[in-house]
Amino acid sequence: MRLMSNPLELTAHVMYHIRMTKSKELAKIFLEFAYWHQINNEPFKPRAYELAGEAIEALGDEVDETWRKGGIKALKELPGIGQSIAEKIDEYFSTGKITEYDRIKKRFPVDIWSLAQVQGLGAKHIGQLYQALKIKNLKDLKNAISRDKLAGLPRWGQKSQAKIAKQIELMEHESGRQLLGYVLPIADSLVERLAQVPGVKRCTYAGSLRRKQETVGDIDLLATSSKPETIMDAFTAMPEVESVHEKGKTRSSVRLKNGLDADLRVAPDKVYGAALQYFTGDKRHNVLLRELALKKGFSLNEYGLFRLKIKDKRLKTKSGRRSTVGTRDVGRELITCTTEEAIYKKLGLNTPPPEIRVGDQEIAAAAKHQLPKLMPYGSVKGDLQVQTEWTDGSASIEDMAKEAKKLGLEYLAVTDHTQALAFIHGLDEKRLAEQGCEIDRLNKKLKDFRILKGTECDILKDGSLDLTAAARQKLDWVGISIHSHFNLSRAEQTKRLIRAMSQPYVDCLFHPTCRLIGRREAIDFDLEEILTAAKKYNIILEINAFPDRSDLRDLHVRLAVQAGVKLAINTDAHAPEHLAFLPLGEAIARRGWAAKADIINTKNIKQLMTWLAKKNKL
DNA sequence: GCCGTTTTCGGCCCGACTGTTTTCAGTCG
Repeated sequence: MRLMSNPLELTAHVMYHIRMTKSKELAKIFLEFAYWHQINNEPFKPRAYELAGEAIEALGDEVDETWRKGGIKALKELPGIGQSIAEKIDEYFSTGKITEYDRIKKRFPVDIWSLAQVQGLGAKHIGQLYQALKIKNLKDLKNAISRDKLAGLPRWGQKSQAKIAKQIELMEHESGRQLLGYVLPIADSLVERLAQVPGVKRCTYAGSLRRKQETVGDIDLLATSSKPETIMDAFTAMPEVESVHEKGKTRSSVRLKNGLDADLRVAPDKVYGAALQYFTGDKRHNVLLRELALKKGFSLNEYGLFRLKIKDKRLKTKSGRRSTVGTRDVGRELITCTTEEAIYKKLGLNTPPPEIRVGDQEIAAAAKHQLPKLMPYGSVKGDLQVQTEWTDGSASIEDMAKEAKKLGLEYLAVTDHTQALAFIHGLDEKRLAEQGCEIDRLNKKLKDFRILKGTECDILKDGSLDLTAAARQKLDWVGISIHSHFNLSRAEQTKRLIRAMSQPYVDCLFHPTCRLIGRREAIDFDLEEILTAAKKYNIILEINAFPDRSDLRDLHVRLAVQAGVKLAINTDAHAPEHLAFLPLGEAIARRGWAAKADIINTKNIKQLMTWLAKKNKL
């Protein structure tokens, strides 16, 4: 293992593994069904199974619960799930298998899932490779490549074989998603330089970066230019580029030296809005939007919104595929393409902020003009979790405060660890009191800035706390968090947390799920019960902005907001430069549909202290 | 196989790039 000083780098190259739950397994099965039907040239079924698979993956444990409560009938209420798929889910949960899946596996004993992970290898090729060469899995595939077997197949040549070989190699070394906080600065730097290329009018990042997902799979860049070839040449020649996957006039794709792919799309400046909407995605959002457009007599693509004058019946080829030949500009009238807002408006929608474009409920909300008023970036006024050199931070209280002030913050809570974390010299009550004196001294010295006396008090195994109530009472801000016994059962962990939250003089539960992206699973607890307890005991839940924590995550935030639980956005900074992570936390809050009023540290210091005083009197 | 602000039947998102062809199939986003 490489040793690195920057914790960002430590996790940036690690795959983000998601726990394989029952519903994940089910989603995988349906995606295999989709491939199977595609291999058999079945129209429409692949799409249906794909949608069902995606829906199940998005719903997670909810599928299991829905089935438990209402069986097949309830399952059919879920999006993308009808009679046939509901029956298969029912069979899977009842018996642990799906007869039709087993039957297919007998006829076509191919590990479709793992082969489909190879970029460039789709359903048709997987079917062809089994028919011609009996390739069942990655091992067979590598074997066939090493014996030069692929190159001779119909429509395969040396280049296609080499491409697949390279993809397998890349896949085995490393790939996967990287942390938003790590990728954003790289994307910013690419954008900055591309914007300088002659002919370029506008340049920005789109895709999952613009949607501010916690991890991103690639960097999607969009530029408008009068000289597409020039910017493509500049892009593919950038020093970060390791190899070029493809290069065209409107789209080029490269692999960067850090292992990430970057795509650049170039469009004429006048269609910037349409292109930005299109390339921001996500895929589900765009598909739903285009379907909606079609229903209203429009067609939507990256060049704009068009009114269909005549029914756009497309030519069918032998295989049933739609041909794009001769359809452009035929029977279509351009309506608008200059701004995203104009496109949404023509479709009867308000414009959803990129962060919530996930193809969930935002389109329905936009249609009803009920989009949430998301917390604006920059509205957090103080950071309520920061470690210093008193424990495992690297800087003095003063340096942290100065940096916070420089970033425009009004206050900062010093929250060093408590004694249970002996290996980093967690503070006992005596040292905590000494630290309080130091903070008093600094507060006298600093103008227009307030340092709060706080703690990150350890939650012990039984849910008791690592500081006495008397010690907690003396502090301005008490955060509690778990740093041990991550593997307790759901029931035990829930009980432990609720006991901790029910103690007097507790303000905030820090990094509630304790997950570390790519390194540690979230602890198991009943979120509903925790939200109920937070409401009951008036406990704030933290959105930890540290890139590999991102904890709570967007879905949790959304549930907390719905439950009326207050949130705080903190960086968990261990060094001055970590304070800059704050916008990453704001992004999570926005993805969770949080408004300014949901976030406690959007209050100024006076409002915050008043609020806390009132809370702790209750 | 799913779905309904045209529909319980007849629709189902769209275009670029590559490699292999010589007009297109496959894949991807």
